[in-house]
Amino acid sequence: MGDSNRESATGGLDFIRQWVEHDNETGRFAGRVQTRFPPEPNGYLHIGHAKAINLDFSIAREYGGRCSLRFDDTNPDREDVEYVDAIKDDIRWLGFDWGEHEYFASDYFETLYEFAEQLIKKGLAYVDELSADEIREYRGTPTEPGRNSPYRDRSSEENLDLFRRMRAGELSEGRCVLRAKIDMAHPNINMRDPTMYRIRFAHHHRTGDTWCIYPTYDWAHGQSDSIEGVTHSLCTVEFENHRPLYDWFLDALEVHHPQQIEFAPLNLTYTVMSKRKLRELVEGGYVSGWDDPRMPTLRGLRRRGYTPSAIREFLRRVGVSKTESTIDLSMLEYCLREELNRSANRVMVVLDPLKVVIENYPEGEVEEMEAVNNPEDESAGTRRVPFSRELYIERGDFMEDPPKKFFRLAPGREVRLKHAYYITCREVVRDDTGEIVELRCTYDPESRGGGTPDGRKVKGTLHWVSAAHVLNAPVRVYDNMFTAIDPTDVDEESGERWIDNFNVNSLVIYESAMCEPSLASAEPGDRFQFLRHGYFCVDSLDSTAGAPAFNRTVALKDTWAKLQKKEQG
RNA sequence: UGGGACGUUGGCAAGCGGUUAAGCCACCGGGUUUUGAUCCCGGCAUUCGCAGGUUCGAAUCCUGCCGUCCCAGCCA
Repeated sequence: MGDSNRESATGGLDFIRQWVEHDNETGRFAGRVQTRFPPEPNGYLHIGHAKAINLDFSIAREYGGRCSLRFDDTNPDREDVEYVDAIKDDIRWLGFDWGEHEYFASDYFETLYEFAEQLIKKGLAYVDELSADEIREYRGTPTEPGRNSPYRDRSSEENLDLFRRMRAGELSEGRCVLRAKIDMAHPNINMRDPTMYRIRFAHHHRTGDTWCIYPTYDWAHGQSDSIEGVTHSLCTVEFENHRPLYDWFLDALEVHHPQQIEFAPLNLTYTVMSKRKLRELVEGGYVSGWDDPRMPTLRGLRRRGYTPSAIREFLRRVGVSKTESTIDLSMLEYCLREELNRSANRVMVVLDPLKVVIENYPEGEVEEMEAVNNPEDESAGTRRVPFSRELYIERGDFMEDPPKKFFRLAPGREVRLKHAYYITCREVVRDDTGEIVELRCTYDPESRGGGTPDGRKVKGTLHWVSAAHVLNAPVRVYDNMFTAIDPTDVDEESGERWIDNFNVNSLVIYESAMCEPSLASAEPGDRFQFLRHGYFCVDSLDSTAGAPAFNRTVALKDTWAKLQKKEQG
């Protein structure tokens, strides 16, 4: 992959790399750089996670360090191996490798427990028997200080005994928790005696039933980084408020102290990024699953046809800062087109067909026209595309009464059929209802290959497919998942729901698109440019041998559509 | 009314006391083109949330306002 990510495409070194370099220069961690990506295995990764993954792994690589993968599996109620497998698969797909450095916070449960006893012995943690509701009441508010729990000043001996009984399973769920003893009047609410352990008689996907007390994330996270020897703990800005707490734990324990650095999470226009909302889309049946091609999940993007390299390039261009931001989806789409333009073979597919009969072309004759596979890549070679008397063109490529700027087919007008001949529309055939069902055209035999001896110009070039040689295939055309640039920007007080911004037209299916026959050999995962339409991939789930199903990855830029839209409104 | 963070063009984002205030996307022209694609060329902040101050000189330093985001899980 090289070091293409080293410099943010936006300029010099981003603030995190500047920080790392400064630490290296001052010898803070003896020049060592170690990072980690710490997901909770309770859902699927999305492109926002990709930003963190890219940062963690790239920085480690750039500075000769390493990056590990650690699952923060501290909540058995919602975690599952299904997710750890999916997360690993997605990270590998994105192009990163953690080698043998695969860890779990649950691997540290025993160490964490010992750490907790140390704090109890130091008088820095206590067992609280207040109920969850009472703890909330005692916590105060942002503007009012909290109050000390009546159990706050127990002796270390009593706390130790109680804590050991918690672990032994002698106390019921909710009976009590272990809390850090910090400051109930602290202006930072995270410092008001945060919970370290809760009792939960739950089966953990890795530790099974060996534990009935589980550490909270706030207690486990920083120590896990410390145990692993992480030097730079990168996370999103929402954890900035927690850093003082993590620092407090590390100092109290007198253990290796990583530097936490926070950056702004990634947001994209026309989509949502929270796990909760994505789950709602899946469970509410709005999409077919976590891998629905409309989802911003890595699995969704993968199935949609996005490439890992395009995503990485996107992340590089977006940069890193602490500013709250929402990136234009067009930036992501640009990166994708940029890559696919270079790599995808061109092919002709008619989505919405209109029959064309070439009256002066011999019946029964078939010519094999030579077609360039990729004008951006000569090594992609050429292929043969059958041409005959009856063809299909795109219905939208004909207008009976065209406006001035329309330069496709119209009565009496001549256009070029890509790789084939010039044709002129002579007659429009309609059915009883008045719908246009066929165009009678003539062709110029001299124009074979797409040019004429007299050097005559045509304004339009259309894609087409020979009727007798068509391969029918389902084509799914995807659009933005939401109609609103920020779907979550709703007035809930007046009953508005973010999910009502779901784009009901985000999936349009052409059950039986007319494909050129070469597509019969397309394999799952193959990507093509459907000439004048966009980039498509062969769906990995719904395709069978010889019968591909296609997903539109991204449309080509369409100046004509933009023009039309402008004139309409 | 508490604490933490952030405010540079439509969206990102460089800039770190002396620059005509980079670059990318978007947008708007123009050229090339057998994809209205690609490609190429040009345009796009006399101004850095606002107001003062320091300085020969401020987007960069200081002060005060204003705006936005995060925090009151036994979630992460």
